[in-house]
Amino acid sequence: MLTDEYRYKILKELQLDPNVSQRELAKRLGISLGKVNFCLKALIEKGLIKVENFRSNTKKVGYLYFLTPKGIEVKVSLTQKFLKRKIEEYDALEKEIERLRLDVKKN
Amino acid sequence: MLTDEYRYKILKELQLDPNVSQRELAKRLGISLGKVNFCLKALIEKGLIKVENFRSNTKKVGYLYFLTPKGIEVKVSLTQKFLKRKIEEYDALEKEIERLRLDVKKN
DNA sequence: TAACATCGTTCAGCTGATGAACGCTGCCTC
DNA sequence: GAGGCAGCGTTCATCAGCTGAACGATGTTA
Repeated sequence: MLTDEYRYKILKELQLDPNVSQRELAKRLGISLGKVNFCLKALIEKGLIKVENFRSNTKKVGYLYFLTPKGIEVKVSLTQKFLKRKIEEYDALEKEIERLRLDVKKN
Repeated sequence: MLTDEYRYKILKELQLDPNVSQRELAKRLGISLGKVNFCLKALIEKGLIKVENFRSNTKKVGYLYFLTPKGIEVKVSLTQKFLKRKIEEYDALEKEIERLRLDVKKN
């Protein structure tokens, strides 16, 4: 359930904005609240994320999900992995579009 | 169930090789036999694919799934759509990796 | 004829995603 | 205070859709 894809996306989003609710995160990633909750727990258990209860000026209560050093490290490697994968897909598509243009010519 | 992604992939595969069993197609696309069957039926019903019973030299029976003109047309538009999407993903990843390198520098 | 291979088709079973509902906490307004 | 409200994480009954074993049909082989 916690795939590399969402491991990456969640780490990326939290790095950008540690102060984000699970609901908001779900909306941004286009997945359900339940899934976000599950994935966050898994990331926490693996030590990639740390949660802190946080209240500014003794006002509103809030949660902070920030990446641990290990989390940052994993995110770097995931990003490189993703970049490589996307470049491969892109190259494949270049060839595909070339082939397609031939087909279009034929028709 | 029949998403653009598999509409595209199936049309692509059949254009390359119309003489392919549903089992083989499932293996190539990494999906189940049942899903291939469902998707093929949908593509046939929409007039993108035509099936022909085919026997060479009165020997082995076989099926041919070939694209109709409409199928070819749809496949062209799907490929362009996909290329555009992948290029966007690629651009986004370029920016992402740039940002990542900054982060790495910081650590 | 019988055994076998391979085809498309079916559907009971399973996996995993969903989001309404819940308890909790802090902030108002009276 | 008390009561209402807003927003948080958490839970889990429900559901969508994917899976592949099993089946009938057909052609091939021994």
